[in-house]
Amino acid sequence: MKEIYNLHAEMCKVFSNPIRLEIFNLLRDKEMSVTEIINTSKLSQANISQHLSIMKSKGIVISKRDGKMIYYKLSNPKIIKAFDIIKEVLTERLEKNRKILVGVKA
Amino acid sequence: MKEIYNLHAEMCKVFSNPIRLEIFNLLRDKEMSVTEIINTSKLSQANISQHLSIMKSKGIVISKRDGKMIYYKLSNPKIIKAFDIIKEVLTERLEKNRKILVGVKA
DNA sequence: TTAACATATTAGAATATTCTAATATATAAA
DNA sequence: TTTATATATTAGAATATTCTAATATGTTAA
Repeated sequence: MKEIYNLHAEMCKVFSNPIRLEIFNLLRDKEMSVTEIINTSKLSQANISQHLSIMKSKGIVISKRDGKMIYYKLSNPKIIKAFDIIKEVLTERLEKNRKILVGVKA
Repeated sequence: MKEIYNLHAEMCKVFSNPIRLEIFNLLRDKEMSVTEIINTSKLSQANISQHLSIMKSKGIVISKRDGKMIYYKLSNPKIIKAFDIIKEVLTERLEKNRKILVGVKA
């Protein structure tokens, strides 16, 4: 009954890094090659590769090779929903803070 | 456009620890005092207190004092939905693996 | 007051994560 | 084959997280 929390934590750990979140968001509606991810994210090749490796090992993404390129995509689109809920909670919170700062009534 | 990923990652970091997930799950439908959490989770007082402090600082839980006791509850029930989606993805995955091991057809 | 209870905080060792730089591997083109 | 391109892996320093043990703080009851 306790082991599920370890697995759950391992999965959430994947999303506890801003670079991996950015990669996840890039892949949300299309698969991409590593080169494309590098170009759009402006991060180093080694770093992207390491993060993709972590995401793959936790089953968040899957990859396939096509010639020289390797393409990554999300393994389970359900996770997008979880991602979006968290983002929604955060943006609501930011909006609330903005209103307080600006002096707008709720 | 990048700062949201840092906030998002900070929030997910809260869920990247099995003890905090256990506490979150205890609080999913009722508020609890620290003593109650200690008793049901069988973890040390200091450790629980530290984890609650982290959860509170990230806005996942809120607390109120009532006499000697301090009661914690979830700040935003929406997050339960995200928690459950991740859990669902994991249990589906475990079930698939079980079937493969046991030799059941999909 | 003082004692007892509930909770928080601190210090520090053990462990884990992250980045950069360098190197390795796999594939395709020349 | 060699060369160029795409991606992965490794090593290691810097940083962050986690736990335990000890101590501090706040509240109520005696």
